[in-house]
Amino acid sequence: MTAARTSLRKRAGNGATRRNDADEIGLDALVGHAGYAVRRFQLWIFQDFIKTLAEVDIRPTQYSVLTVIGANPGLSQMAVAKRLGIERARLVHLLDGLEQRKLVKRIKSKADRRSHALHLTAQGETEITRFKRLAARHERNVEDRIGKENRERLLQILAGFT
Amino acid sequence: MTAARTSLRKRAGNGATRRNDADEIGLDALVGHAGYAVRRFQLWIFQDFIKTLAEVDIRPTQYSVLTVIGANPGLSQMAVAKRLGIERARLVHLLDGLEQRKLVKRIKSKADRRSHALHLTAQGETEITRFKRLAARHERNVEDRIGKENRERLLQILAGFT
DNA sequence: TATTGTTATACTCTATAACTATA
DNA sequence: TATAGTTATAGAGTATAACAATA
Repeated sequence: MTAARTSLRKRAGNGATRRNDADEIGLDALVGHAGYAVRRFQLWIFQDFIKTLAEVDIRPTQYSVLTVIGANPGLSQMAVAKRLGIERARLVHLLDGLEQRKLVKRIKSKADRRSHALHLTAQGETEITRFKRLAARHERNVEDRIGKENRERLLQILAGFT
Repeated sequence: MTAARTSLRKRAGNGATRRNDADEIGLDALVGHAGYAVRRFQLWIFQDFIKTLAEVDIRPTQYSVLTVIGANPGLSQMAVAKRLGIERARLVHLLDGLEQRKLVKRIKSKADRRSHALHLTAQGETEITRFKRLAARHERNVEDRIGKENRERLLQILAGFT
Protein backbone atom coordinates (compact mmCIF):
# COMPACT_ATOMS: atom_id res chain seq x y z
CA MET A 1 0.00 0.00 0.00
CA THR A 2 2.56 2.51 1.09
CA ALA A 3 4.87 1.05 -1.52
CA ALA A 4 2.32 1.53 -4.26
CA ARG A 5 1.77 5.09 -3.19
CA THR A 6 5.49 5.77 -3.09
CA SER A 7 5.87 4.42 -6.62
CA LEU A 8 3.64 7.24 -7.75
CA ARG A 9 5.90 9.86 -6.19
CA LYS A 10 9.38 9.67 -7.48
CA ARG A 11 10.95 12.20 -5.15
CA ALA A 12 9.28 12.39 -1.79
CA GLY A 13 10.50 15.92 -1.22
CA ASN A 14 8.43 17.42 -4.02
CA GLY A 15 5.66 19.93 -3.43
CA ALA A 16 2.17 18.73 -2.75
CA THR A 17 0.94 19.50 -6.25
CA ARG A 18 3.64 17.44 -7.95
CA ARG A 19 2.53 13.88 -8.31
CA ASN A 20 4.80 11.91 -10.56
CA ASP A 21 7.56 12.39 -13.03
CA ALA A 22 7.68 10.38 -16.21
CA ASP A 23 6.38 6.95 -17.14
CA GLU A 24 3.73 6.72 -14.51
CA ILE A 25 1.67 9.56 -15.92
CA GLY A 26 -1.83 8.56 -16.89
CA LEU A 27 -3.05 9.26 -20.41
CA ASP A 28 -6.72 9.12 -19.46
CA ALA A 29 -8.87 9.56 -22.55
CA LEU A 30 -5.86 9.30 -24.84
CA VAL A 31 -5.75 5.57 -24.28
CA GLY A 32 -8.53 4.37 -26.50
CA HIS A 33 -7.78 6.85 -29.24
CA ALA A 34 -6.62 5.03 -32.33
CA GLY A 35 -5.03 8.20 -33.68
CA TYR A 36 -2.71 8.61 -30.74
CA ALA A 37 -1.52 5.00 -30.87
CA VAL A 38 -1.07 5.20 -34.62
CA ARG A 39 0.91 8.45 -34.38
CA ARG A 40 3.29 7.03 -31.79
CA PHE A 41 3.72 3.84 -33.79
CA GLN A 42 4.34 5.78 -36.97
CA LEU A 43 7.08 7.80 -35.29
CA TRP A 44 8.75 4.61 -34.16
CA ILE A 45 8.46 2.84 -37.49
CA PHE A 46 9.78 5.80 -39.51
CA GLN A 47 12.70 6.24 -37.13
CA ASP A 48 13.56 2.59 -37.53
CA PHE A 49 13.27 2.84 -41.32
CA ILE A 50 15.54 5.89 -41.42
CA LYS A 51 18.07 4.20 -39.13
CA THR A 52 18.03 0.92 -41.03
CA LEU A 53 18.49 2.65 -44.39
CA ALA A 54 20.89 5.30 -43.08
CA GLU A 55 23.85 3.62 -44.81
CA VAL A 56 22.20 4.30 -48.18
CA ASP A 57 20.69 7.64 -47.10
CA ILE A 58 17.18 6.82 -48.25
CA ARG A 59 14.16 8.08 -46.35
CA PRO A 60 10.66 6.59 -46.41
CA THR A 61 9.21 8.98 -48.97
CA GLN A 62 12.21 8.61 -51.28
CA TYR A 63 11.84 4.86 -51.03
CA SER A 64 8.17 5.01 -51.93
CA VAL A 65 8.87 7.20 -54.97
CA LEU A 66 11.65 4.93 -56.23
CA THR A 67 9.54 1.83 -55.71
CA VAL A 68 6.55 3.19 -57.61
CA ILE A 69 8.68 4.44 -60.50
CA GLY A 70 10.51 1.14 -60.63
CA ALA A 71 7.26 -0.80 -60.80
CA ASN A 72 5.62 1.61 -63.26
CA PRO A 73 8.26 3.11 -65.55
CA GLY A 74 7.08 6.03 -67.64
CA LEU A 75 4.68 7.50 -65.11
CA SER A 76 4.21 11.26 -65.06
CA GLN A 77 4.97 13.31 -61.97
CA MET A 78 1.29 14.00 -61.48
CA ALA A 79 0.51 10.29 -61.52
CA VAL A 80 3.20 9.50 -58.95
CA ALA A 81 2.14 12.39 -56.73
CA LYS A 82 -1.51 11.34 -56.82
CA ARG A 83 -0.76 7.70 -56.22
CA LEU A 84 1.40 8.37 -53.18
CA GLY A 85 -0.59 11.29 -51.81
CA ILE A 86 2.34 13.69 -52.16
CA GLU A 87 1.91 17.30 -53.26
CA ARG A 88 3.17 17.69 -56.81
CA ALA A 89 5.17 20.74 -55.71
CA ARG A 90 6.96 18.61 -53.15
CA LEU A 91 7.60 15.81 -55.61
CA VAL A 92 9.58 18.27 -57.74
CA HIS A 93 12.17 18.66 -54.98
CA LEU A 94 12.18 14.97 -54.15
CA LEU A 95 12.89 14.16 -57.80
CA ASP A 96 15.56 16.87 -58.01
CA GLY A 97 17.44 15.08 -55.25
CA LEU A 98 16.97 11.62 -56.72
CA GLU A 99 17.99 12.87 -60.16
CA GLN A 100 21.16 14.48 -58.79
CA ARG A 101 22.01 11.16 -57.23
CA LYS A 102 21.55 9.54 -60.66
CA LEU A 103 18.83 7.22 -59.39
CA VAL A 104 15.99 8.62 -61.51
CA LYS A 105 15.71 10.38 -64.84
CA ARG A 106 13.00 12.65 -66.24
CA ILE A 107 12.37 12.11 -69.93
CA LYS A 108 10.34 14.63 -71.89
CA SER A 109 7.21 12.95 -73.13
CA LYS A 110 6.69 13.19 -76.86
CA ALA A 111 2.96 12.61 -76.54
CA ASP A 112 2.38 15.47 -74.09
CA ARG A 113 5.28 17.85 -73.99
CA ARG A 114 4.14 19.33 -70.70
CA SER A 115 4.87 16.12 -68.84
CA HIS A 116 7.87 14.01 -67.93
CA ALA A 117 8.08 10.24 -68.09
CA LEU A 118 9.90 8.99 -65.01
CA HIS A 119 12.35 6.11 -65.12
CA LEU A 120 14.98 4.59 -62.90
CA THR A 121 18.49 4.93 -64.30
CA ALA A 122 20.61 1.81 -64.71
CA GLN A 123 22.29 2.81 -61.47
CA GLY A 124 18.88 3.29 -59.89
CA GLU A 125 17.87 -0.22 -60.92
CA THR A 126 21.01 -1.59 -59.36
CA GLU A 127 20.79 0.33 -56.12
CA ILE A 128 17.09 -0.22 -55.52
CA THR A 129 17.74 -3.92 -54.93
CA ARG A 130 20.02 -2.93 -52.07
CA PHE A 131 17.38 -0.50 -50.75
CA LYS A 132 14.80 -3.26 -50.87
CA ARG A 133 17.06 -5.63 -49.01
CA LEU A 134 17.51 -3.08 -46.24
CA ALA A 135 13.79 -2.26 -46.25
CA ALA A 136 13.10 -5.97 -45.73
CA ARG A 137 15.43 -5.88 -42.74
CA HIS A 138 13.47 -2.95 -41.37
CA GLU A 139 10.29 -4.93 -41.87
CA ARG A 140 11.76 -7.72 -39.77
CA ASN A 141 12.44 -5.16 -37.05
CA VAL A 142 8.74 -4.37 -37.10
CA GLU A 143 7.95 -8.06 -36.76
CA ASP A 144 10.33 -8.34 -33.84
CA ARG A 145 8.64 -5.42 -32.18
CA ILE A 146 4.94 -6.24 -32.61
CA GLY A 147 4.98 -9.90 -33.64
CA LYS A 148 4.63 -11.61 -36.98
CA GLU A 149 0.90 -12.20 -36.78
CA ASN A 150 0.15 -8.72 -35.50
CA ARG A 151 2.10 -7.18 -38.35
CA GLU A 152 0.07 -9.15 -40.84
CA ARG A 153 -3.19 -8.30 -39.12
CA LEU A 154 -2.17 -4.65 -39.24
CA LEU A 155 -1.52 -4.83 -42.97
CA GLN A 156 -4.92 -6.44 -43.50
CA ILE A 157 -6.74 -3.85 -41.40
CA LEU A 158 -5.04 -0.94 -43.17
CA ALA A 159 -5.06 -2.38 -46.68
CA GLY A 160 -7.78 0.03 -47.74
CA PHE A 161 -5.56 3.06 -47.21
CA THR A 162 -2.70 2.16 -49.49
CA MET B 1 -7.95 -9.58 -72.77
CA THR B 2 -8.11 -6.49 -74.89
CA ALA B 3 -10.51 -5.00 -72.39
CA ALA B 4 -8.13 -5.66 -69.52
CA ARG B 5 -5.33 -4.11 -71.45
CA THR B 6 -7.39 -1.08 -72.33
CA SER B 7 -8.24 -0.56 -68.67
CA LEU B 8 -4.55 -0.03 -68.04
CA ARG B 9 -4.39 2.75 -70.61
CA LYS B 10 -6.66 5.56 -69.76
CA ARG B 11 -6.20 7.58 -72.89
CA ALA B 12 -5.47 5.49 -75.91
CA GLY B 13 -3.79 8.36 -77.71
CA ASN B 14 -0.90 8.56 -75.28
CA GLY B 15 2.66 7.77 -76.20
CA ALA B 16 3.98 4.26 -75.95
CA THR B 17 5.84 4.89 -72.73
CA ARG B 18 2.76 6.14 -70.88
CA ARG B 19 0.92 3.27 -69.31
CA ASN B 20 -1.70 4.37 -66.84
CA ASP B 21 -2.87 7.39 -64.97
CA ALA B 22 -3.99 7.19 -61.39
CA ASP B 23 -5.58 4.46 -59.30
CA GLU B 24 -4.39 1.56 -61.36
CA ILE B 25 -0.73 2.12 -60.59
CA GLY B 26 0.93 -0.78 -58.86
CA LEU B 27 2.76 -0.21 -55.61
CA ASP B 28 4.92 -3.30 -55.93
CA ALA B 29 7.14 -3.67 -52.87
CA LEU B 30 5.28 -0.91 -51.07
CA VAL B 31 2.37 -3.21 -50.46
CA GLY B 32 3.65 -5.33 -47.61
CA HIS B 33 5.37 -2.43 -45.89
CA ALA B 34 3.69 -1.72 -42.59
CA GLY B 35 5.20 1.76 -42.52
CA TYR B 36 3.55 2.82 -45.74
CA ALA B 37 0.12 1.59 -44.68
CA VAL B 38 0.51 3.20 -41.28
CA ARG B 39 1.57 6.52 -42.79
CA ARG B 40 -1.41 6.65 -45.13
CA PHE B 41 -3.77 5.67 -42.32
CA GLN B 42 -2.29 8.26 -40.00
CA LEU B 43 -2.83 10.98 -42.60
CA TRP B 44 -6.46 9.97 -42.93
CA ILE B 45 -7.10 9.72 -39.21
CA PHE B 46 -5.48 13.08 -38.42
CA GLN B 47 -7.41 14.79 -41.19
CA ASP B 48 -10.62 13.35 -39.81
CA PHE B 49 -9.71 14.45 -36.28
CA ILE B 50 -8.94 17.99 -37.45
CA LYS B 51 -12.15 18.15 -39.45
CA THR B 52 -14.29 16.74 -36.64
CA LEU B 53 -12.83 19.14 -34.07
CA ALA B 54 -12.64 22.10 -36.45
CA GLU B 55 -15.58 23.82 -34.75
CA VAL B 56 -13.52 24.06 -31.54
CA ASP B 57 -10.21 24.61 -33.37
CA ILE B 58 -8.33 21.85 -31.54
CA ARG B 59 -5.69 19.78 -33.27
CA PRO B 60 -4.48 16.32 -32.24
CA THR B 61 -1.40 17.49 -30.37
CA GLN B 62 -3.32 20.19 -28.52
CA TYR B 63 -5.90 17.60 -27.55
CA SER B 64 -3.24 15.24 -26.22
CA VAL B 65 -1.65 18.00 -24.14
CA LEU B 66 -4.99 19.09 -22.67
CA THR B 67 -5.97 15.51 -21.90
CA VAL B 68 -2.73 14.70 -20.09
CA ILE B 69 -2.81 17.91 -18.06
CA GLY B 70 -6.45 17.32 -17.19
CA ALA B 71 -5.71 13.81 -15.97
CA ASN B 72 -2.51 14.80 -14.16
CA PRO B 73 -2.80 18.34 -12.83
CA GLY B 74 0.43 19.85 -11.58
CA LEU B 75 2.74 18.19 -14.08
CA SER B 76 5.83 20.08 -15.20
CA GLN B 77 6.42 20.94 -18.85
CA MET B 78 9.29 18.45 -18.97
CA ALA B 79 7.05 15.68 -17.69
CA VAL B 80 4.33 16.41 -20.25
CA ALA B 81 6.85 16.66 -23.08
CA LYS B 82 8.49 13.36 -22.15
CA ARG B 83 5.19 11.56 -21.71
CA LEU B 84 3.86 12.63 -25.09
CA GLY B 85 7.15 12.46 -26.98
CA ILE B 86 7.07 16.18 -27.80
CA GLU B 87 10.19 18.37 -27.80
CA ARG B 88 10.14 20.61 -24.76
CA ALA B 89 10.95 23.57 -27.02
CA ARG B 90 7.84 22.83 -29.03
CA LEU B 91 5.68 22.42 -25.96
CA VAL B 92 6.51 26.01 -25.00
CA HIS B 93 4.73 27.29 -28.10
CA LEU B 94 1.85 24.85 -27.75
CA LEU B 95 1.28 26.03 -24.17
CA ASP B 96 1.58 29.68 -25.19
CA GLY B 97 -1.36 29.14 -27.51
CA LEU B 98 -3.44 27.18 -25.01
CA GLU B 99 -2.69 29.74 -22.29
CA GLN B 100 -3.78 32.64 -24.53
CA ARG B 101 -7.02 30.80 -25.10
CA LYS B 102 -7.42 30.54 -21.31
CA LEU B 103 -7.55 26.76 -21.39
CA VAL B 104 -4.35 26.14 -19.43
CA LYS B 105 -2.40 28.00 -16.78
CA ARG B 106 1.26 27.78 -15.77
CA ILE B 107 1.80 28.11 -12.02
CA LYS B 108 5.28 28.67 -10.63
CA SER B 109 6.25 25.70 -8.53
CA LYS B 110 7.30 26.53 -4.99
CA ALA B 111 9.22 23.29 -4.61
CA ASP B 112 11.37 23.82 -7.73
CA ARG B 113 11.28 27.39 -8.91
CA ARG B 114 12.67 26.47 -12.29
CA SER B 115 9.52 24.59 -13.23
CA HIS B 116 5.86 25.30 -13.83
CA ALA B 117 2.97 23.25 -12.58
CA LEU B 118 0.42 22.91 -15.37
CA HIS B 119 -3.32 23.04 -14.74
CA LEU B 120 -6.48 23.41 -16.75
CA THR B 121 -8.33 26.63 -16.03
CA ALA B 122 -11.98 26.46 -15.00
CA GLN B 123 -12.80 27.31 -18.59
CA GLY B 124 -10.43 24.57 -19.73
CA GLU B 125 -12.22 22.05 -17.54
CA THR B 126 -15.51 23.09 -19.05
CA GLU B 127 -14.41 23.08 -22.66
CA ILE B 128 -12.48 19.82 -22.52
CA THR B 129 -15.71 17.92 -22.04
CA ARG B 130 -16.87 19.30 -25.37
CA PHE B 131 -13.56 18.40 -26.97
CA LYS B 132 -13.88 14.87 -25.65
CA ARG B 133 -17.39 14.56 -26.98
CA LEU B 134 -16.18 15.56 -30.45
CA ALA B 135 -13.14 13.30 -30.17
CA ALA B 136 -15.49 10.41 -29.42
CA ARG B 137 -17.39 11.27 -32.57
CA HIS B 138 -14.12 11.14 -34.50
CA GLU B 139 -13.44 7.76 -32.96
CA ARG B 140 -16.77 6.54 -34.29
CA ASN B 141 -15.71 7.74 -37.74
CA VAL B 142 -12.67 5.47 -37.41
CA GLU B 143 -14.95 2.58 -36.48
CA ASP B 144 -17.14 3.29 -39.47
CA ARG B 145 -14.09 3.26 -41.71
CA ILE B 146 -12.20 0.16 -40.52
CA GLY B 147 -14.80 -1.68 -38.44
CA LYS B 148 -15.35 -1.93 -34.72
CA GLU B 149 -13.36 -5.11 -34.18
CA ASN B 150 -10.48 -3.96 -36.36
CA ARG B 151 -10.22 -0.72 -34.42
CA GLU B 152 -10.00 -2.65 -31.18
CA ARG B 153 -7.46 -5.08 -32.60
CA LEU B 154 -5.42 -2.10 -33.75
CA LEU B 155 -5.44 -0.58 -30.28
CA GLN B 156 -4.32 -3.89 -28.81
CA ILE B 157 -1.51 -4.31 -31.31
CA LEU B 158 -0.22 -0.79 -30.78
CA ALA B 159 -0.79 -0.58 -27.03
CA GLY B 160 2.95 -0.82 -26.40
CA PHE B 161 3.65 2.47 -28.15
CA THR B 162 1.41 4.75 -26.10
C1' DT C 1 27.51 20.72 -13.01
C1' DA C 2 22.87 19.56 -14.31
C1' DT C 3 18.05 20.75 -15.22
C1' DT C 4 13.73 23.75 -16.55
C1' DG C 5 11.92 26.77 -19.39
C1' DT C 6 12.93 29.70 -23.11
C1' DT C 7 14.62 31.55 -27.56
C1' DA C 8 16.55 30.87 -31.95
C1' DT C 9 17.92 28.40 -36.12
C1' DA C 10 17.53 24.93 -39.65
C1' DC C 11 15.41 21.35 -42.02
C1' DT C 12 11.26 18.49 -43.29
C1' DC C 13 6.61 18.37 -44.61
C1' DT C 14 2.09 20.32 -45.87
C1' DA C 15 -0.81 23.68 -48.15
C1' DT C 16 -1.36 27.32 -51.40
C1' DA C 17 -0.86 30.40 -55.03
C1' DA C 18 1.04 31.91 -59.13
C1' DC C 19 3.89 31.41 -63.25
C1' DT C 20 5.36 28.91 -68.01
C1' DA C 21 4.67 26.03 -71.51
C1' DT C 22 1.94 23.43 -73.37
C1' DA C 23 -2.76 21.19 -74.49
C1' DT D 1 -9.67 27.27 -70.51
C1' DA D 2 -7.34 23.62 -68.34
C1' DT D 3 -3.26 20.81 -67.12
C1' DA D 4 1.99 19.49 -65.95
C1' DG D 5 5.76 21.01 -64.01
C1' DT D 6 7.94 24.61 -61.50
C1' DT D 7 8.84 28.30 -58.13
C1' DA D 8 7.81 30.70 -53.98
C1' DT D 9 5.81 31.43 -49.50
C1' DA D 10 3.74 30.38 -45.03
C1' DG D 11 2.62 27.16 -41.38
C1' DA D 12 3.30 22.89 -38.79
C1' DG D 13 6.48 19.71 -36.91
C1' DT D 14 11.16 17.99 -35.71
C1' DA D 15 15.95 18.46 -34.20
C1' DT D 16 19.52 21.20 -32.15
C1' DA D 17 22.02 24.46 -29.68
C1' DA D 18 22.52 28.01 -26.47
C1' DC D 19 21.07 31.02 -22.66
C1' DA D 20 19.12 32.53 -17.79
C1' DA D 21 17.46 31.07 -13.58
C1' DT D 22 17.68 27.66 -10.40
C1' DA D 23 18.99 23.23 -8.37
